[in-house]
Amino acid sequence: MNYYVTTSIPYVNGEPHVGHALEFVMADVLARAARQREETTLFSTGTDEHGTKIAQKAESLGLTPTQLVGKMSQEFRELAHTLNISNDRFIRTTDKGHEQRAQLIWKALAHDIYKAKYTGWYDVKEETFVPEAQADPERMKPDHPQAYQKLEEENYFFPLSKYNDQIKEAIESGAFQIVPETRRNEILSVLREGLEDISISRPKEKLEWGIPVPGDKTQVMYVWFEALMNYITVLGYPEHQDFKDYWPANTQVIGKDIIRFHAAIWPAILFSLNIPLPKQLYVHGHITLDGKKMSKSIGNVVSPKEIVDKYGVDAFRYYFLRHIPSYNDGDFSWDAFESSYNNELANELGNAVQRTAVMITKYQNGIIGDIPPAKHDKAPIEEAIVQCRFDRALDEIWDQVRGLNQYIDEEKPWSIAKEGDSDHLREVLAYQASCLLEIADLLVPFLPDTAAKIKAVFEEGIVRPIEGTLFPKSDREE
RNA sequence: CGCGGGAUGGAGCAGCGGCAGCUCGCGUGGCUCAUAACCACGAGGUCCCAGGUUCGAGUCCUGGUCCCGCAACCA
Repeated sequence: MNYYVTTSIPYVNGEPHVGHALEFVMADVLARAARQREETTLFSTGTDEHGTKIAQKAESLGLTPTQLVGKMSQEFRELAHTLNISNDRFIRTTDKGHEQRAQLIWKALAHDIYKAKYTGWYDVKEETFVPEAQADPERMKPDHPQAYQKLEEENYFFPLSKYNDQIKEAIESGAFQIVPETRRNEILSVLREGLEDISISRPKEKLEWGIPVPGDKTQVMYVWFEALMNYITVLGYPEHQDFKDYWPANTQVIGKDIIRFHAAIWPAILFSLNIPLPKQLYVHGHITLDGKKMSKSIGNVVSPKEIVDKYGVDAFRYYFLRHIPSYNDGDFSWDAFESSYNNELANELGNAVQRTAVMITKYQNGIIGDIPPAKHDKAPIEEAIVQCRFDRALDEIWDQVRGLNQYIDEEKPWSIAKEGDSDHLREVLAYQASCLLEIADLLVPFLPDTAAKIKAVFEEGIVRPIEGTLFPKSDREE
């Protein structure tokens, strides 16, 4: 069985933030879980690097676009590394391979692409067309100081409307699964109203920083149209074996802001190419900081690296996977983060490992003996992962952690030790070790380092204490 | 205007027809193996409002009120 999972590719006009990190981590859980199930797994991410905004930003910084995207792309690569993301590929839309294959795809779509005039309000300062609905009516008046210009451009168009019903049917039948349900309803309602054809190119004179339209030197491809193709260009569409092995993707992970692109435009492209739709589209929510929308002007941005540097990568993964609701928006605050770190990671899990290891060392010279096999029901956790309910999965795992602490309290191994019932003591302690090994196994996709550390302590049948402790709490203040 | 989602103890959430539940926080007690950790118990809710269906409604229906999201480029 092959398993292919993707993240959306971040647009490199800004620094990586916790939202990008969330998506990376979620997709990573899916990839690691698939590998744990022993499926042949491919996990791809990357960066989206063309378009007006990039060109403008580069200019404002006195860089060439190539210099800018090289630098920014590297930052996202580093973010993935910082978060212990197990991606197999990292595609850049400025990769030669992507550019060439995007042109191949354009040609394969030629049977659907048509040329038409696009008329709209053009904002000279921003160098962009303003959609009718968002346009400021005041600025439509010719005597306004920043008046829009009524401009007409000839562009290529892609007939989304033609595929409207096919897409709707794929979603309704479940062939193309969208989770959570609320996002599925959202897109179905858009489809019920009907999609409009989209412009998929820009005149080169206005925008040089893009992939040239094959056979037309005057036009470059609209960024989004070309960026979506990364999911198959990275596999070497159309001829490479990877494409044959891994497409359709099992799960594509995206944020709620770009659902239309992935649940409307992307499926339409795939239908036009006559290749299957991904099986599942998982749409996560957005993160607020201290209840407020992330914003540079408010100055409340928190960099993922800052959190990881302070608390470690698994603490980061833990908070974002469990405390940002998988099917909803969520909030990050240092208070909530620290509270979950101290209570759940340090006190409940870390301490359970510690007390068990210490008891075995103290009472039995570190010898565990035969460890009975684990016996908890994993099915709810596996099901939660398939449904991308990472928060639920961790809730379930933490039920086991709590269960273990309760067990220890009921059995009171320290009393058994005093009574000198060594058989019973060995049994109880071995069971504790067994529970921890089982928990470690369940944690593999979520907290890979922690899982490995716990396994290292108990799996040899002899306690091998870790240096220091899991999730240390001391010296934490500021 | 339209479409979608939501309103449940101090905070964050689950429950979607059958005795109101979880985590955090708060209070009390227990334990001492452990990272001043762990365990138990308790206080705290007219489940947004008003009607209706039903033997029975946070849970279904109708009508309100208030929030939030989406409507071509912010994960």
